[in-house]
Amino acid sequence: MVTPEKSLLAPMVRKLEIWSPLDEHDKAAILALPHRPRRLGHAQYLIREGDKAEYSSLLISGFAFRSKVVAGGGRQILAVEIPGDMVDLQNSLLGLADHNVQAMTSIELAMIPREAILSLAEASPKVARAMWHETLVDGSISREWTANVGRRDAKARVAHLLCELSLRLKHAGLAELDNCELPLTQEQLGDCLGLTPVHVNRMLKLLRAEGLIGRTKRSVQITDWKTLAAAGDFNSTYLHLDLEGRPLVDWD
Amino acid sequence: MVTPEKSLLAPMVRKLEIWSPLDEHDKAAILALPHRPRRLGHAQYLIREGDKAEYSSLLISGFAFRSKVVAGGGRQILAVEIPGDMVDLQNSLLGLADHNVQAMTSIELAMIPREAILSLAEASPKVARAMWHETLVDGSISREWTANVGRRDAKARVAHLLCELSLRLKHAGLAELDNCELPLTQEQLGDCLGLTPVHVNRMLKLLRAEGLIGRTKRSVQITDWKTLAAAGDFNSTYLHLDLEGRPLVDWD
DNA sequence: CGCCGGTTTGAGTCCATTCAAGAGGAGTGG
DNA sequence: CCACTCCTCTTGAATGGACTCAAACCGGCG
Repeated sequence: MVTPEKSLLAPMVRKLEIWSPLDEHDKAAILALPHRPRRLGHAQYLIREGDKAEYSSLLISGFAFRSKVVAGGGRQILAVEIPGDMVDLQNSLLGLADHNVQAMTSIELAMIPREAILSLAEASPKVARAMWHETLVDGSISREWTANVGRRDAKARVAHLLCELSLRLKHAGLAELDNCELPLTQEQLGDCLGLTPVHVNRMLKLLRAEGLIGRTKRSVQITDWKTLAAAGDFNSTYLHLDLEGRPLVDWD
Repeated sequence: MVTPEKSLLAPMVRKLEIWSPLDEHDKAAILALPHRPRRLGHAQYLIREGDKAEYSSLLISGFAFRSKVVAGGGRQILAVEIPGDMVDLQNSLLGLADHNVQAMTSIELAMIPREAILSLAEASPKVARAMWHETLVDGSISREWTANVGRRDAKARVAHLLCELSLRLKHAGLAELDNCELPLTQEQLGDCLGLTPVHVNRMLKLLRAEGLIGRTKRSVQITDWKTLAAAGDFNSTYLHLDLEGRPLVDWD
């Protein structure tokens, strides 16, 4: 194996390889990217809207999210990032941050200078393609969120988000569909969905009453993923996880 | 000039050059891309969700939009494309369409095979970077739309959308800020904004009463862009139009 | 223990929706 | 040229889903 398990960037190789095949030389180049580890505490900002973006980071552990704040003070969460995600490829390549990136839990990340990413992309078309692909999937998720927030009622929105997160976690090997830790407060769920925390609470209660989810202390437990997906009008196509046409979920 | 004005793809060079500098060789390669012209009538589909995406198209004239349909039959418009935009770089690179693309007016486009785009990207890092950048800006717009739909009230949403479209048209040299043709029906505006056409109508009436917009037969006329931008909580940063730090709009 | 952030629940309000009906244009065909 | 249709816009009235306000509850932690 060329991939030394010890490197912080190993998950990046693993993720990019999903999008586009990489040869040994490409993988080595990724692992050779300059980077430095960083830890952020709960709620700390990685970057703020309007900042110059100098780094792009790989999320090693913990959860993060992107957000924007509108005039009245309302906050919209735009994406939830899980371990293995490239956080902020967007801001860093565009140069100027158009949104905030913030730690949801305490997190560990590997910060890679923007310039290093760019020159690797220039040197290796395959890696460039894989990173491009990663941002395209990100865009696809963003479109689905727009549709979710714009055209589904509160109950479906909540169900949809739970399905997306659990499925992404499963795909990353971090959880099972029917038992996953989602460290989102109800206020954060609301900010993802364009709802108030109070209303999120009521919708969770409703889903609980219907037996689709259960409760553990602080995290959601999904007890009936399939029905939840139906309730949330959830179709995983937009996550582009099943590249060879094999669906990720065995339905029966 | 290397760029023959006669080529259908000239606008593509013009657009990509904004994102990343291209040398003569790159420009020639873009113009040499295989492509065939196509016309679509009002409301015709370019591609539907679930289709295999074989082509990526450059919009030559007319307007198009992307959309998704949710369970209840509700439609969410995800983006409005104007002449000069690369329509469907997203679907085509991801291979499987995760949303519809549809003509809003009758349109002309140049269809470029997916494979040709990919091999050009592989051959020329600069062009690849520019196309990547284009999709990143698209993602940025998508995030702003999520925030718009999720966290702004109806009046602000409408104002925000009008500002975005007029500014993009101005940037493309197709209109002035305070006099622009937007061929969207009120139903389509509603589908962009997560509102019903009836309510869009009321909001337009309101904005008209405040003197921010006027009415011509079928298209919106903006009479006070600056105030409209304030009403819509509009900040153009997310469009990434002002690369050198020069704002596109002279405020005073 | 007592605070504190997050959750839960209730009551009343409001923004946007639904339902419904009419008006205005653009295009078509007799 | 007029009648007719279709689509979009417009307006009113009633409904409802989500919000606001407010209070109580709960678990974790210093």
